[in-house]
Amino acid sequence: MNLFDGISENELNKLFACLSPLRKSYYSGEKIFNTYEKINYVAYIESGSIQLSKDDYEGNKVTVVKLSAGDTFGEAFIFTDIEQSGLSIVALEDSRIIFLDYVRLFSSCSNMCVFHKRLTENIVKIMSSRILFLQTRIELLAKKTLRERVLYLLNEQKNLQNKEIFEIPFSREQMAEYIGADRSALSRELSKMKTEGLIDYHKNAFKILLGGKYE
Amino acid sequence: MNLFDGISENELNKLFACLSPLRKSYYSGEKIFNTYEKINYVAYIESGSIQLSKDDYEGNKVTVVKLSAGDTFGEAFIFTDIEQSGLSIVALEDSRIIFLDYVRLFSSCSNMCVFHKRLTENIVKIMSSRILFLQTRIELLAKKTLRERVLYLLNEQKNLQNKEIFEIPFSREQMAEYIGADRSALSRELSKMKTEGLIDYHKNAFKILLGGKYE
DNA sequence: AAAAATTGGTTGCATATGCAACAGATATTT
DNA sequence: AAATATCTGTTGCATATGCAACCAATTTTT
Repeated sequence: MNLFDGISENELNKLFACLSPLRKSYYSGEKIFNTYEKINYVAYIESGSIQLSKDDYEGNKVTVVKLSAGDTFGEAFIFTDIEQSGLSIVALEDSRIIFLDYVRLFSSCSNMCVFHKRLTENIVKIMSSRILFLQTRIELLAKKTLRERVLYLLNEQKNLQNKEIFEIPFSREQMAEYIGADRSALSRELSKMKTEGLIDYHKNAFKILLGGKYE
Repeated sequence: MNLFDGISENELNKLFACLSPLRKSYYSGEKIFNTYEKINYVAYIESGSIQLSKDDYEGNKVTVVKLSAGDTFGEAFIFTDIEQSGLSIVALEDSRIIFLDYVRLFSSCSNMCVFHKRLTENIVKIMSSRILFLQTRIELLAKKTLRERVLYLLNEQKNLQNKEIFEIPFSREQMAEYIGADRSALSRELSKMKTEGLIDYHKNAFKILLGGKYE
């Protein structure tokens, strides 16, 4: 889902005339927001890529997510009264970002442009899918055993791709990270599950052999 | 955050005239939505309480959340093309619910009522805070050790309440559930942390003795 | 206040899993 | 193709933690 879906180039220009967004370029490595800033914008990455990280209560810097062209961030702070995002946001390559002030976003514009409405709908859509994604992720992480988390991920991907044999879009390292586990522990568990005849896989192609409750 | 915050009784009536919401009553135990239904509404619980549950890939029914008067649900599905919510929603007591069709919610109403805007802003606000909440929860659950998760929760509560000694609003059982752990394991870990002089607590009143990195 | 139910802490036990170190396989660079 | 770097699997080890069973403390019901 892209922030500007369903809005043509031409329409976009009108929209921008009314929203007068900030459009800024950043060099690779340049800081976009620091931890103590308030984020007042729905930000759209036109080009490049960025990284959001956060300081842990222990003081560890933890990567929250990496985003690239076409992605949107900042929408989580719309209308909240959070003065400090707690996020440190840095450009990973030369990047160009459009900042849409959200007060303006949600005021009816003087020109009454139609695509204003479309834009806010898109934002809501992006927020919805983020919520659903996060909820799914929590469900996975709440599972107490590694095996359950693996099966959850595999079933998720199977349903998503609607194929018996499906490709996991992660490296093992990323897969481990996603399910909150150690890489070697994941490898071990996968092997074990294969031996037990629960699943089969070769590289990133997986197949689930037994369904619910392991039967 | 309440869906109707900042909208007076009188204004609400006008708003309802324009949104013509469905207002339904349910008996305790009555089903509100089943797993296969599409949720087209932002639903507001006027009175009573309800429970959302979900079927696991293993076929287990898992409680997602319990909601009560003043809470809102369904906003996660706005403008998504999800045909089946996957949620089974049941009234836990006699309840009254207002359903706001979200197509109507996001169309400019013929009466041009001002509070329409306020309402959509509130929805966005609710979605924002849900996203932030879920993200925090994920951060916690992604921690690999029970101790880290406990400390995360405690620090969260400490910051929230901004007191050195703070009350955890959970029973031990709920606390364990929240951090995705076994209750007895949690008890054990808490004792251990107390012995080690990391934290102190009595019933639900906690105090963190040592800061980041355990020092 | 006696009885019953709920809640929290303790502990033994088996297992799961993080961690580290290494090896083989695969991909990338020279 | 040789050399190097990256990715994945394997394994030993120590520890963390789920689970079950039990007891003590607290709260609720009778």
